[in-house]
Amino acid sequence: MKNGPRQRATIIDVAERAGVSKSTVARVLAGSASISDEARDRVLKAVAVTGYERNHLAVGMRSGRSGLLGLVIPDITNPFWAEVARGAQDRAAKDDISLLVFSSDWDAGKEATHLRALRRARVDGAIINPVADNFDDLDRFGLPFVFIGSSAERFPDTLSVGSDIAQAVRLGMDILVERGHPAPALMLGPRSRLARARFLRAVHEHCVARDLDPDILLAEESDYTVEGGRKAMGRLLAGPWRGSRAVFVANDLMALGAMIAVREAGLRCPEDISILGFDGIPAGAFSWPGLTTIEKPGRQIGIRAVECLLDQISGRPEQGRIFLPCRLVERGSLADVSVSAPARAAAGR
Amino acid sequence: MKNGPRQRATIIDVAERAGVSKSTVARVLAGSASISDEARDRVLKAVAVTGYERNHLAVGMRSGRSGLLGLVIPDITNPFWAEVARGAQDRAAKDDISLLVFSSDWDAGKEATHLRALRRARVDGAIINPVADNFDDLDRFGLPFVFIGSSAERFPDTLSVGSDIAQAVRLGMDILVERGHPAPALMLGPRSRLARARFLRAVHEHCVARDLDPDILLAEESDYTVEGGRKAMGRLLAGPWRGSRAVFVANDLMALGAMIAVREAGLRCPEDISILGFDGIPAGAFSWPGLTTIEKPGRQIGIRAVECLLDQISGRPEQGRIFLPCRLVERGSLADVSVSAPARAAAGR
DNA sequence: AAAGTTCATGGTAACGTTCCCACGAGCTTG
DNA sequence: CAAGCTCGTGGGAACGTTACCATGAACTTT
Repeated sequence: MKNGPRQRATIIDVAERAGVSKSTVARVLAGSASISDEARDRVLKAVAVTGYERNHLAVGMRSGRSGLLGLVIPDITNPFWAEVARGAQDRAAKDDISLLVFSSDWDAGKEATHLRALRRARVDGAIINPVADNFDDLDRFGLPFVFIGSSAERFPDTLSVGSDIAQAVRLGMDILVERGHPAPALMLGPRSRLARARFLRAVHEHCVARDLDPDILLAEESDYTVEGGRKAMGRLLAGPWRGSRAVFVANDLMALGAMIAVREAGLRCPEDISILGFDGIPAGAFSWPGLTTIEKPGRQIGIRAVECLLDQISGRPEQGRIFLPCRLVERGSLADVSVSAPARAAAGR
Repeated sequence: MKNGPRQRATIIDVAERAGVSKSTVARVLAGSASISDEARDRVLKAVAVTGYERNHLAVGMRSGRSGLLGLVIPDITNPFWAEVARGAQDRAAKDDISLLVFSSDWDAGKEATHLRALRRARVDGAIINPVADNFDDLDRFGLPFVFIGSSAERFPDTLSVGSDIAQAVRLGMDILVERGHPAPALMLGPRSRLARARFLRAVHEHCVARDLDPDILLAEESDYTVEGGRKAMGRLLAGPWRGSRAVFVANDLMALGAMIAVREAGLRCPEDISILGFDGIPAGAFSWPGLTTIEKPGRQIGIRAVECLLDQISGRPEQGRIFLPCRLVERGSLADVSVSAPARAAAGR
């Protein structure tokens, strides 16, 4: 396999070919003024024939800017994080910046390793979903960074970009009320997770605003997995449950599991039980019925994180913590049992 | 936000602090022999207090090796490609190599842009799912590379890693036969795709091996989307269809669509219609019934691609084209209507 | 004891780029 | 016409690292 000239052309090769000095080539390449038309032509031609491309390693060394950004997420294979990565990629590409992507697997050791790799690569900044609780090297980190995701909550003084869980919960509770489920059951995540506390707090706020006692809401908790959701739903179904039966589930995987449990119990979703998820994973579109859910703005988070980082790097004023709004995506798992439902259905079509 | 010392420590800072020359520091860091214990201690201590970390830009410049690899895939958001990326990441990390990841969106322009970025970053090699038909810069590319995915087929002379479609089809046809569906219908992709031809060829080979006329198999074609699969299944259902009704679908998204069509027709999967998918997307695990499918070895492809690239870079002997085996994942969409089914069911549990 | 060998170390060039300074040619200005 | 300006250009240093060569001390060999 021939791969063209073994050695890449340097600015000196270009200069020799064009019969000028490397300073002149550098000036042409930088687009600066004070270049004779003849010299510019010769240089451009020489660039074309040699196939010269700027060596970013050298540029980075000279300028102190590598043109690289680091992204450390739990798992690129997780669709939410993949969306974040995609947003970050696209935004970075606009500024001719490339992304170094790592998966930490929620493992503090791997995280540390990847962070070290980023520092060695002299990335200009890093976007991180922090896993280590302490992250004690935070000050000594020596790199501009932005935190993303709910675990960023633990570090209130750092720049961060995440989804607006409070707004998401409001959105969910409002649609539940509108569809005739004023007091849905809750399926929460494990107590250890910060996102759970946020979710719960937002539900409480909604309740007091609507003059409702939050403690009357049924609540189950599980571990954010399909299997966990299935079991939690089983428990809910086994207990007493009055009124319109709806569940607001704190993540889509559990919601999918809940749907399975409903089916296993010989019931139907949404006719017997309504389910509202939270996340927006693609699989929710293919379940039966399709999962109605609140979608986190993954891509937007990636985009804003890069912008925030770029601002920080170039010394522009930074906003502290950014919470991006979530979006309701209606599919088929939420029944409308409100009194106005028939009227609305008629008017709607 | 304080970020520690504004300027990162260099090898010279370490040398001064340790009271030795930078050559000595370099030797200690490289782990070479011929260092007095005292000097080594002093250097190591100085490294610790200064927080020195090797500048990979400088190393890359000096050594001609950046320690970076490029990965250009159609879309990191696509679960298959995310798996590939993950495999590549993990394998690269073992050799202390970082991955630059780009999404080309099946767009030749973006691909070219990303490839340019890779060359400028002086990555040591690139893993590419080629989109451009011509890729005429292939020789002039000036970078070790490995192609991945089925589109690599268009370039028979280059190193590539992909899934073994022939083996996958054999696997699928065999399980279909075993379950009592000797002549399944086929749902293929669009004619333009190379993967389609491969799929079809493998089916034909299976047929001649089993003394079956391939032309008696019903066949529909569609566009690899859920909606396309739904429509294609509708057409299949509308036409004449004798015997045990099973469909071997060339990708999971279409299979999921087919499942929807079955339900819409008032039929049940797998009792009335069996569906076998191909891809292994996560959403298949959450459909109802779960999608039985052939899973492509995404992660393995990523791993092998990196290994292949590393071999090429360090001049080790390379194997030309690598096809990795696929795996059957049994869920609930494939009914067993063979005569031995009751017996097997009894024996099995 | 002279010569050779090993060991620990320091000095320096080079990688490719950009930025600053200097220099000469052709101007304009008084 | 001398002094000052602008313009186009070239030279060189610096960024941080590693590989090579040189040097002197301590030790071994004949």
